[in-house]
Amino acid sequence: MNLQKLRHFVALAEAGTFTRAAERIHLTQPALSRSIAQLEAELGLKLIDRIGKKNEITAFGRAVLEHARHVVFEADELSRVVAMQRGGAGGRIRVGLGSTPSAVLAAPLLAYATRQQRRLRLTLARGPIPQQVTALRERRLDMLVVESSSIPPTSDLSLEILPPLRVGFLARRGHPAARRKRLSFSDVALYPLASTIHSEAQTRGLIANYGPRAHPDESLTIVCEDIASMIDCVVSTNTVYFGIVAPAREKIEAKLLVELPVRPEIKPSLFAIVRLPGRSEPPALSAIRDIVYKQMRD
Amino acid sequence: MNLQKLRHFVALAEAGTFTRAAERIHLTQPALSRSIAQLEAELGLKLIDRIGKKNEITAFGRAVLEHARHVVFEADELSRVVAMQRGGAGGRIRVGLGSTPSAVLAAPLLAYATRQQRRLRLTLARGPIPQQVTALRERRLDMLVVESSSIPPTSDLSLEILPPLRVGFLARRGHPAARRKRLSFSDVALYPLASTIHSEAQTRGLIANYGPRAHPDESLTIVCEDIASMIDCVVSTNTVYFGIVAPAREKIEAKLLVELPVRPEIKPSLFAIVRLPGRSEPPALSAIRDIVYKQMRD
DNA sequence: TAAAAATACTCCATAGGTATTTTAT
DNA sequence: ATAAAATACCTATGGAGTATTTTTA
Repeated sequence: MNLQKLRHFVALAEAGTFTRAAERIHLTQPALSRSIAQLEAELGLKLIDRIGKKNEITAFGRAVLEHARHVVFEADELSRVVAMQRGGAGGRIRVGLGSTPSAVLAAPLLAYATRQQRRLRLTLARGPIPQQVTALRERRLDMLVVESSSIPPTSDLSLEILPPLRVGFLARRGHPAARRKRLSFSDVALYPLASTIHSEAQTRGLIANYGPRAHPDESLTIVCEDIASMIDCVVSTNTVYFGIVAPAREKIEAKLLVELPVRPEIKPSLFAIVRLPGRSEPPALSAIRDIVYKQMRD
Repeated sequence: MNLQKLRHFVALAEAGTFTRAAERIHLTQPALSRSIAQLEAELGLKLIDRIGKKNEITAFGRAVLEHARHVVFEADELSRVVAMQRGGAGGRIRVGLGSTPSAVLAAPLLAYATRQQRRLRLTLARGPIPQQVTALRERRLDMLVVESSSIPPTSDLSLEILPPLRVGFLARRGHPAARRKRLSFSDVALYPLASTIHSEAQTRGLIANYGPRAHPDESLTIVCEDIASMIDCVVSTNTVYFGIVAPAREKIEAKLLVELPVRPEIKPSLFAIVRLPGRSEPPALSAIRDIVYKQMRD
């Protein structure tokens, strides 16, 4: 008994005659005849009564048919899922996000998953990077998008470094601080400062650049996960945004926001897609990667 | 993709290593290796990541595994049902019963079906024989048990004639009519007469034997479907039972009932299992037949 | 170095095709 | 006489075995 023979039997039951069924499933009549005969031999009972030219399914045949349909259905389901996953749609993927990536990616990723109409099941995880790395190692996550500096370089993790993202200060067009050609941190610190939560590495970089007064706990007036909202706020108030400029790309192009020439400049941030090495990619990852690259560029 | 390969993959996922899985499913390791490699090639994606000595199922593999289990389960279900039906247990059978067969068989058949614990689904049909024959022809019934004379002999029906059943008059031990060595119909007609509904053929036979006074509409005091109850009644009263003696076999052997020597004797009744010719037997029919033969004998 | 998986090769059973015969209308 | 199914015969392929090599812990 195999899938083929069950399919043959289902086709025969639906077509009524061997000849027509054989046509439909692109088989010759003798081949189908033998296939059914073999199935009957294997199962030990007649499936079809050959009454002259008419075929009539037996009581036993009906019972077998019912179950054969189930088997064939499940096999077709499998094929469907395989096709979908091979096409990149569908599947299940669990993504861990660092603070900034979460601010940039969460909304577009969720929007994408929603557009996939339940075929794709997406889990987004937030939290301390070490915990996320542990989750990745324990296969509770499939991939992370985090600052590459937060991953210990000695580790057994594969990093796919994303293009560097510029970091800067943004203010509304016509902001008082925007008049000057060169600013220091103290100059912008006169205004409310908005940013996402910072990692320790980021905090250290900030202090190295601008001194202890730049420590986020001291300097930030607004700390928000949702960069889009924060940028909206910056557009309509004197608040200055500090962070990667990528999420504000559109508003800068629309001249609603300008970058403040604060010196010294902050080095660009490097983010990475982190995965366990050697593991083959979940099919859904290619679509996820597209979104990551599209969102995380200047 | 076929059932074998899906089974192989399920086994591999459960065993963890190729070598162990191969052992469990009685296959050599190279055979399993190739089988999985072929499955991966057919599906177009890796199912297992070979990380050194460790194997790790991929995200895609997990999706496939879930569905593969469904397919295998349904295939096993099919095998289970086939085995059951081949063993005669289980299945569905629809039986039409004539009046007397119904009186004799309904209870034992239902009891048998009940003992089979929902594996066997039994439908019993009653009603006019021509309607039952129509139902049989239209495949709404699988078999009938009826008086053979009620089936037109010219028909395209196959009759399996059952052993003839003696027809007679029964009374309780010590019944006043039981003292005489020979009785006429008028002698027993002095007492309440109990019988099942009679077919036209039976009625004609009755009148031919004993005259117009024997017409059931006139002569019968008790007409009842339930022969067992009727016989109970005959044991404890002066009522005389008229009909096939088979259902009273035990009570006759226990000397609770005696047969009255009414002359002329009624010819034995012939019953038959009626089926459409050329159709193979529903597996459950063998058990049904056993019960029919066991109940319908003197 | 040992254990696990992959590869090379050989063999046979199975499934499919074509040509033909049998059977029932 | 015709149409449907079964049978005979041939071929190609898939799947299994044994022997061996490759890989990694």
